[in-house]
Amino acid sequence: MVTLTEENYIKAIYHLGKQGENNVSTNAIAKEMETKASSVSDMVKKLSEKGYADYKKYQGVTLTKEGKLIAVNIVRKHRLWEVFLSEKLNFSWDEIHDVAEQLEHIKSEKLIKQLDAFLDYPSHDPHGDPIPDENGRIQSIDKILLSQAQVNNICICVGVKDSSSEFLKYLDKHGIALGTELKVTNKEPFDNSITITINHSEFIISNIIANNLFVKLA
Amino acid sequence: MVTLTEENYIKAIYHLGKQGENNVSTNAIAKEMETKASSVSDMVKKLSEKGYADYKKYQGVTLTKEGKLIAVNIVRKHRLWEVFLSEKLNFSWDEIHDVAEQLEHIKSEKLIKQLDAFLDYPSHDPHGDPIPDENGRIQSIDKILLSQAQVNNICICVGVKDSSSEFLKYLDKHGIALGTELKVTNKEPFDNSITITINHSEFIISNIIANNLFVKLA
DNA sequence: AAATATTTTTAGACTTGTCTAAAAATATTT
DNA sequence: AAATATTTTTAGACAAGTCTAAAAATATTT
Ligand SMILES: [Mn+2]
Ligand SMILES: [Mn+2]
Ligand SMILES: [Mn+2]
Ligand SMILES: [Mn+2]
Repeated sequence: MVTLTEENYIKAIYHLGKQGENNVSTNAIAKEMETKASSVSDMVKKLSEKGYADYKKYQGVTLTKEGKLIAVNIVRKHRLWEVFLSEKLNFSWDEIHDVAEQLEHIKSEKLIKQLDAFLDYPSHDPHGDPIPDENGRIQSIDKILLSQAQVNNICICVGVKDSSSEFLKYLDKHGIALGTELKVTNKEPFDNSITITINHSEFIISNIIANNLFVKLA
Repeated sequence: MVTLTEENYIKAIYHLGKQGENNVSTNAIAKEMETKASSVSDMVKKLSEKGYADYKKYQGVTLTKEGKLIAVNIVRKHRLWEVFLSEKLNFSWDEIHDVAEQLEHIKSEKLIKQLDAFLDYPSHDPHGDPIPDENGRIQSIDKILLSQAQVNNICICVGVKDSSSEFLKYLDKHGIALGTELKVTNKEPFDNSITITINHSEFIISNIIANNLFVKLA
């Protein structure tokens, strides 16, 4: 049995280690989970004893196959719930994450199976992130950061890297949503800001923004 | 802040005390929650200190106004989720309770408000129990136990008293659901069993069954 | 290579909620 | 009204998860 707390640690390790590829440090987990390094040390030892993680003292931690499966399952639940909140309950994309953080821990195979069907088997969540299937397989589309697009490229917005409420509200304010088409009309070498055109209106976004917006070339 | 455990105790006190009217004993709570009386003593003291319950040693416990509000809110959430599971996710009425036990603890005002709207403001859950409104008001319909109906009464099934999976499956097996019309064709004084007719087919149900099925006279 | 700084672990304490065993209060029989 | 049975509370222990302070290991500077 995996406790709610363990699930959250496993999820953090998964995300910080880029889908569980890389080693994750104690401090990184502590920062992500807003807890103390000492607490992380204890928990990481426990996850290791339970077979969810590989851990050697002072050497950081990775997830085992079993741990990754748990992580992917939580991610699947989290993103399905985000779709539900967005599409069925009219939540805006900056409101869904916090509620999904709670809903992702509900335990019921059937619930998720039926929810998936009810939502018509969505492939991506409202932030453009892929939803793992029942077997944990993740279908990733090829996307680039807007900061990597070239002048005159026409792009379609397909996801966000930062999905904080602040960033999402910024995008809303400027009329940028998933599916929005935009053209790169200038790149300023000095500060790496980018001029984009949406619906014939042109404006400048900073490199920080461009670095957090995923697009695909049209 | 009310913990998940506290919520469950408050809910138990609410139900055992008939919507918080009566005093509830330590042992009754322990039995309901499948825990030990000593644990209940501790918790009840804590609920009392926090202002959710009135409690005097050895005298049992009742909910305060604040406690009742918390209880009613959990019941509201529980029943709305049951409607969701039943109507949108095709759960049968014997499967919904356990999942709703988890979902009732999700904290988000907006979630419940939107869920309520999405379900088109249902007044009763799939077991026939009333759903409290946003202000905690409960609209109860006048229903009687089938055991109290008279011979030749034509009744419509409007709820269950026992909503255990076993009982609900029994009802399914005999074609009894909410809204089912049935006629009482005989009452046997010896064992208080009742003969009923549904769709021109007649069969006998024990007093135990009749005592757990709510009906209204057609 | 030493000295210093940073990261990580350990030791011990605290909180929440649980349990067992024993004591105290209340209820029921005789 | 005593004796007995039942219910309830208390005392002390335990598990999970957290924290602070100090020690140990690793990394970075000089
Ligand atoms: Mn999210
Ligand atoms: Mn998301
Ligand atoms: Mn229920
Ligand atoms: Mn119900």
